[in-house]
Amino acid sequence: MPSPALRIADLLATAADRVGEAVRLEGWVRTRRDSKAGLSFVQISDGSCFASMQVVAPSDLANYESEILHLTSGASVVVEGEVVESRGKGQSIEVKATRIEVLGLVEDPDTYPISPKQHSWEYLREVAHLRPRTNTFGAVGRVRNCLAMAVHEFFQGLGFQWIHTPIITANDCEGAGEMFRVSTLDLENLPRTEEGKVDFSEDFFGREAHLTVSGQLAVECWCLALSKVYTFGPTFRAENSNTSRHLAEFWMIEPEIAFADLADDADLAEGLLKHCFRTLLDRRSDDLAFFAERIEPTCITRLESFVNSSFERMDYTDAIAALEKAAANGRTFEFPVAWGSDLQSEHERYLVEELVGRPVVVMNYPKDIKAFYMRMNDDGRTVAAMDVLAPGIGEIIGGSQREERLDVLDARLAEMNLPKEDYWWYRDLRRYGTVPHAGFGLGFERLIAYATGMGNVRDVIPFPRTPGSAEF
RNA sequence: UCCUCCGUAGCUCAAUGGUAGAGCGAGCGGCUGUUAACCGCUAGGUUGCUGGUUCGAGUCCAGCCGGGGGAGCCA
Repeated sequence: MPSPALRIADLLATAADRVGEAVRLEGWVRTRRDSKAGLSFVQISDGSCFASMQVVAPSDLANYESEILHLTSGASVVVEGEVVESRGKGQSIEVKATRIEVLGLVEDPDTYPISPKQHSWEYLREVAHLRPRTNTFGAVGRVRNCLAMAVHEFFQGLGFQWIHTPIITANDCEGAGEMFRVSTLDLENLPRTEEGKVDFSEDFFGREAHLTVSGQLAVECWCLALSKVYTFGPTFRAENSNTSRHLAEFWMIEPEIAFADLADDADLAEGLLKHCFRTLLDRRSDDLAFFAERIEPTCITRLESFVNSSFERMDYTDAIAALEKAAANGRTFEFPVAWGSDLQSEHERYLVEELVGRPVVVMNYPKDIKAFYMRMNDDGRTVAAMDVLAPGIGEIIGGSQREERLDVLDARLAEMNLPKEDYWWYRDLRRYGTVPHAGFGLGFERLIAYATGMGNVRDVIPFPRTPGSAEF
C-alpha cells in the first residue's frame, strides 16, 4: 500500500525534518541528466510551488534502461524514495528513488510543444493547454490564485458579503460597453415581427439577453440591504479592442458600500490593493523572485513601495491644472490638455510617474464624460467619480459615489436620453429607503499583470478570449 | 476600428533578387554527483496562402489569411 503523495511545496517547507523519511511524489519531468556514475537526475515538478525536486534515479532500478533513460520533458511519473541530503550544489535535499513508475511518456519528444527552451508569448498562447507547464505560467497561476484568495480575505475580514450577480442579463441599461448576445433563436430562420424585426419574444427569455458587462447595478440592490457587498466573477465585453490591457472575457471585483461617500470609496480601494500585494509578498516570494529575475526586475521593489506609500488624492480640476502647468513649462503631450475632456494615457502616466511618483486617486470628473449613475456634485458640473492610477499600469480601478437622489437621477437620465422605464428597478432603490453609497471596479487581470510584471493580460488568464480568438 | 511591424526547421532567429543556414530542442554516441550540464555525429523545410514582375523570388509588387505592438474605448 503506497503512502499518499507529498506535495513538493510541503516537502521543501519541512525539508530539514524529513531527511531519512520515505516519501512518494507525483509530477511531471522537467529535465533529465544522466551520469555514467550509474544514475540519472530527474527534475520533477508538481506545480505546488516554483521549485522542482531533484530525484536521483540509480541505474539498478528495474526500469532504468527501458524507461528512465527515455524520460523527457513533460513525462508523468510517480516517485517513491527516501529524502536525503543532496551531495550536489543546487539544492539542500533530494529524493533518492527506490521506484519510479512512468505513467505517461511524451509521444514524440521532437515535436513536444513545451521543449525546455525559451518560447515567445505569442507561441505559448497557441499552446495554451500546455503552457501552465512552463515556469512562467505555473508562477502566474499560483499568483492568480493567491490574489483571488487575498481579495476574498480582505472583504470577508471587513464583514462584506460576496454576492453572485448574474452572468446573463436582460438589462438594457448596463451601458458599459458592447455586449455579447445570448440567444437560442435559430440564426438560419429568425422569427420576425409584423414590422420585419427579429421577434425576441420567441427567444429563450422572452426578450433580448446578453452576457453581463458589469455586476454593479445588480450588486447595488444587495448593497442597499446588506450594507457591504462585493462581486467577483467573469465579465464580458464585445469591444473590438486589441491591446495588452483588454480581454473580451475578464474577471472583475466590484465592491459596493452603503452609507458611504467617495472618500470612503477611495480608502477602500487603497486598502484592497495594499492588502492584495502584502499578501502576495508574504505568500508567494518564490514566484515573485522568478518574476523579478526573468520578467520585470522591479517587480518586488515596486510592490513593496506600493504597500508602504499612501495614495495621493487629487481633484480632476487640479490634475488638469498640473498638466497645463507642465505643458507651459515645456513638457509636450501628444493630446491637448483641457478641462472637460478625459485624461489620456500619457496624461495619467505623467501624473503618476513624473509628478507624484506613487499611486494617485483622481476624483470628481466633469459630468459629461462620466456615466449617468455617478453622483452629481454641488458645483453642478462634476460628478463624484474616481480613477485609481498606478505607476507602470495607469488606470487599475474606476469607481464612483452613486446618485442616490431620485430627482437628480431622473434629470441625468433625461439629459442623456436614457428611457426611465428601462431603469425602473434601479430607480426603486432610490424610492424605497435610499442611502448614499459608492463602489468601484477592479480588473483582476490588470492587478495580476501589475503584480507579476507580465506585459499582457492575455498571459495572466488561463485561456484568453480576444477578438477573433477563442481557441480551447 | 485606426496606425505600425512581423509570418523561413519542433521553437528562437539569419540569409545584396542568384545552391535556404545557425542556435536551442530532438535522436544516437562519448564524458561527468549532474543541475539551463558538457563534447561529437545525425535527422529535420511546399520560406502563411493566391496571383504578378523577372532568365531567376524567402527577398520586389498586389490581394487575402494569421499574429504582435501602439492608439481609442475601458477594467
